Amino acid sequence: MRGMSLRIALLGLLTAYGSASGYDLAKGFERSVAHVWQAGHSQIYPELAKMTADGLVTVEAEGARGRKIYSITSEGRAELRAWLIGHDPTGPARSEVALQAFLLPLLDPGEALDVLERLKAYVEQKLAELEAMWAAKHALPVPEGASGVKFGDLALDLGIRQTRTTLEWANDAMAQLERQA
Amino acid sequence: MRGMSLRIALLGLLTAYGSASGYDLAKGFERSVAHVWQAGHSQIYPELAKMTADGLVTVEAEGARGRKIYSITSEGRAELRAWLIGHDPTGPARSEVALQAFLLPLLDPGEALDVLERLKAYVEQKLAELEAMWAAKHALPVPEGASGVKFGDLALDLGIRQTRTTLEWANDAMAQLERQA
DNA sequence: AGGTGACATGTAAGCTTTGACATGTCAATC
DNA sequence: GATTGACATGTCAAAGCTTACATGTCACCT
Repeated sequence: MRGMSLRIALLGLLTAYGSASGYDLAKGFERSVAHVWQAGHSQIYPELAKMTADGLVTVEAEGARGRKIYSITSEGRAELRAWLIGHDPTGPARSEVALQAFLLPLLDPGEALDVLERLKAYVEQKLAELEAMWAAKHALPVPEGASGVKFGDLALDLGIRQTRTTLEWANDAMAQLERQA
Repeated sequence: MRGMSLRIALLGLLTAYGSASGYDLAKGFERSVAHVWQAGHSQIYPELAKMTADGLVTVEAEGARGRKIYSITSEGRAELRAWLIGHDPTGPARSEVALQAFLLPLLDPGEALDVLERLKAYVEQKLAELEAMWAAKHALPVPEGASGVKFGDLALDLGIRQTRTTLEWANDAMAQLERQA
């Protein structure tokens, strides 16, 4: 039960979409799950083939331009449910930003400030993107019959909060360095 | 210039330690960089060999039990500096916790609450660990001549803040779900 | 003298991930 | 009629990473 995450993400998106092609899923990955999990089409297409072989998804129909439309099977739904309910969270977070932060005291304060400045700019941009995503999602009225919490909202909220936290950290770190210099 | 991060982390630790064996670095990884970057000894030993070949580190001496003591070269220092100053941050954050959060609305509120409960317990434990690390580091008085900011402090602070943010998010998410149920 | 456990280094198989290559369809514009 | 660009699917090689295997030293305890 290791390295299931790509499968799970795909099953989740498929559930949300009802049915979709590999291409759709790849685009969906970029749009909605990107801040949570990344995968290119070169990973997605083979994985969908394996998942088909394992009976988690099926090719429901084939459209124009060789388009294959997948949908989730009941087995797939069971797998997804089991993972969500039974998976122990492991906190890896291999983060380049955090690594940079870790090593920052190796530079002299002036240089460290420059690095933090760039990092801050990056984080600000990312925050703007996430907030735009949130705004776009909530601009439309809630469709009838939908539950209160939209799919992916919790994760987007988490992403926004963490990005804000990083920004605050960068500001405080800069202030601390300036006091020293 | 991709996938340098392991190298950089090793060069950083070596700078901090002055000199160290692969074994020391592996232990140091567990203790101090783990929340920022992970690597087992089976990755560290071969990488040190490659770095030696590339002239970034040298085997300064060989001690008991086949122990090899590495130190950083001026080339290594240059590489580390260049990365820190010139590296554009890329925000991957492939996070299983965030993925779980993303998919949570697929469960019904009761089940989702259970998942959040476990997640919260995990995050609380992690927070306690990080805070214990901070306390341990700052219990000792600052050694003479040292700069104000200790090595790794900024990253630890960032980690603590982000873990706290995740905890707050979990609490709010749970409250929101309870209101619905 | 023997056992345990921390110290210490490595290799190998297998999986995931990335980036580049490769191919072809269809719609719209020039 | 030709070109461009989004649509659409795939493969492959190389790099990264994890897990397990494999070996040996040294200190301490019994």
